[in-house]
Formats: sequence, structure tokens, C-alpha cells
Amino acid sequence: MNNKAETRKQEIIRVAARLFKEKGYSAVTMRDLASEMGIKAASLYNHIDSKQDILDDIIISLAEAFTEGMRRIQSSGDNCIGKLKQIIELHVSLSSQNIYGMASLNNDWMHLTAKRDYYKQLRSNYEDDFRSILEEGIASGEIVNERPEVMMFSILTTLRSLYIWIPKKEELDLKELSTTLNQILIKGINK
Amino acid sequence: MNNKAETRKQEIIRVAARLFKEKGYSAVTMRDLASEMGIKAASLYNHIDSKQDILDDIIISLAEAFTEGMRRIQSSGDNCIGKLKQIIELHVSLSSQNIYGMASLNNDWMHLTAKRDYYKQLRSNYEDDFRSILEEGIASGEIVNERPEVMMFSILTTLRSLYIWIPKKEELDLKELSTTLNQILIKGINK
DNA sequence: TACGAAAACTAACAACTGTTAGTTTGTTGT
DNA sequence: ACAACAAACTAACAGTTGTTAGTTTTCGTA
Repeated sequence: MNNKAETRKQEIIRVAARLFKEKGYSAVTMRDLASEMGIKAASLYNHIDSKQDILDDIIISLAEAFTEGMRRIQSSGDNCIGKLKQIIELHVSLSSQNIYGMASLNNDWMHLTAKRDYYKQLRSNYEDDFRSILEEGIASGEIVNERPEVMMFSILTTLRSLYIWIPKKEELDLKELSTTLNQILIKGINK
Repeated sequence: MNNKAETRKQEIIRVAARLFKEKGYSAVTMRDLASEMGIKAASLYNHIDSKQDILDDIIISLAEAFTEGMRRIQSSGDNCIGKLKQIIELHVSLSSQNIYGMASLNNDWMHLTAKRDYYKQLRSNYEDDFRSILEEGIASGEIVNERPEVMMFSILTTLRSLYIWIPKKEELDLKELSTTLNQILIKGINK
């Protein structure tokens, strides 16, 4: 029934995400977005309810995908290093599938209104899970006994910035990227 | 003579940088900034020429500080690992001294106009220097023979995101942070 | 071919944007 | 006490913002 409407709506959201990546949510006007779609600004409102709703959709769907990914990893029964490998793969996968959305997730989450607390809760839970994996690895002697906060920060900021970097290296195979990142983030660059 | 004017101007720029970090350049209005300063928007123009000029000042002064830091490191005659240590210290130092400015440098450089090409040139040169340090280290056998692009991306995104993370950990000593980062980024977390 | 819905349009709104002009207030050194 | 000047003010501008109301076009299906 409203499959066509959904499709058009998602097209708008996809184009919006690209513009949000280039200029940020606040600098993109509904007229910019409409122009990019080849229509007038008022016509957008046949498909979406507000500019805010577009941002909500982009960010929350991605944040929930990460939450779901982490849930699967946590229940995998893998050891610490194995779970870290899976986390790297999760970020490479989601980031490459949704380059533009990742930019909003990283840079425009503060412009959420009604869903901001929900987003922050998801992010906080994700980081708690990540930290507990590292602490488990320290306890079992799998990884070095450095501050888990700093380790998490270092790995997570690298993974969260993949969206900036992946588009510049089109020749790079994603499987290879995961492997290389695994080597560098886990084993370091020292010889 | 105009020392007081300079001081007031720099106070405006400092407050602006804090607001830019919280909401991004585009979402901060001159009335927001004025209100935070306890004055009216029009009064700002006794001290600054335009909103754009504030952003230019914040970003370019920081970018030039990084350029100057890299120049010193390059001419230090240190080996690859030593230069990487110095780069980590440079980022920890500049980021902790200018938390708010780092946010603009990372997230709002695309809103530069006249100085955007200059900024991109500085950043590009910085990355070229970084990459050549890594390539030198691979050639001399100091570091592993992985893709220097990925190593640089990983280290640099971690260092560029320090501004997000440093304010959350006030108890953390900066010297210790440099040391821990050095361990994690260079030697990895594997045991 | 005619109909109904989807999706575009024009026109307009009230609020907000960066910025200017001209004026008043406050401070400081003579 | 007063001149000089920095730094605040009020009022207003022209353009832009997200969004609404009402109307016309497009197009698949009966």
C-alpha cells in the first residue's frame, strides 16, 4: 500500500544524510534538501513530518543497529580478543553500509530533541559493554593491564571515524581493512 | 593601547569556541553568543568583524600550531618511534590547552570560506609529514610493514578525538595520558 | 475514460538570522 | 571637571528559516 511513500521517504532520508555529512544538520535547509531532490521544499512535507524527524530516523536506526550488534557479540561466548575482532567487523560493516548516517551519528546527535536521552542511553550501554569486555580480557590475562578507559577510547574513536576515511580509499577491500585494523589496534605497530 | 580590546575580543572568541563545541558553528547564533557574554548581539561588533572571522581565528590559529609542532618534530633528528611519541605529546598538549577549539577544528572546518583552502593545505601537509615518518619507520624496520595509511588513520583519529575525551577524565594526569597512549597506540593491547 | 490517491505546486506565515546605523553609558588620564 | 574613547545600548534592515494551507498535476487502476 504505502510502499511507494515509504520508498520516497527513505530516498529523502538518504539524500538528507548525505547533505548532513557535508555541512552538518543545522547548516542544511529544507530548501537545500528539496533542491537536491529536484522538488520544492513544501513538497517534502508530503513524505516527512519535520526536519527533526529525518535526523531522528538517521541516528536512532543506526544506534539501534550497533546495540543489536553488540548484543549478538556479547552472547557469542567468544573470548576477549575474539569479541574485539567482532566489534571491529561490526563497525567496518555498518560504517561502510551507511557512510552518511555515521556522520550524523557522530556529529549531530546533540541536535536530537525528544530522542536525545534515548540515544545517549544506547551509547552509554554500548560503551559499558565494550569496557566490560576489556576488563574481562585484563582479568584473564589476554590483554595488557593498561587503563581500559584509554584502550576503549583509542579503539572506539578509530572505529567511529571510519566513515571519514572509508570513502577515500575505494580500492580497499573491507575484509582486508578489518584484518589490518585488527593487527594495528590489537597488536600495535611496534616491531 | 588596544590591549583591552584584544582581551575582550579573545574572550568573545573563547566563549564562542565553547558554544561551537556544544552545538556546532551553524547552530550558534550571534544572540546566543552575546547572551553568554551578558551583552546584546550588536555589541559584539565593537570587537569582531563577523561571525565568520571568529571561526577563522579559532581554526587557523590551531592548525598553524599543529603545523609548527610538526616542523619542530621533523627537524628533531629523532627516529620514527621517537617522532611518534612527540606527535602524541603534541596532540595531548594542544588538545588539553584548547579543548573547545579542537572541536571546531574537527567538525566545523567546512564552514570556513576564504581560509578553507589554506586550512586544507595545512592539514594535507601535516598528514604527508605523518605518513612519511611511518614510511621511514617501515623502511628502517622500526615498525611493522602494514599499510601506513591505515596506521596513520588509526593513530590520528584517536589523537584528533582527544578533545571529546580529556574533559571527562579530570583526574587523569596529562603526562600519564601521553605515556598510556604511547603504549596502546605503538605496542598495542595484546599481551 | 474517469477516478482517487500520491505527489507535486504556489503563496504565505511568523520567527529568526547576521549585521548596520546611530546613540548612550562608563571609564580613564589630564 | 572634562575631553576622549571604549563598549555598551536601541532600533531596524533585508534575507532566510521551517512549516502550513490550499491547489494543481501525475498516474496507476477500475
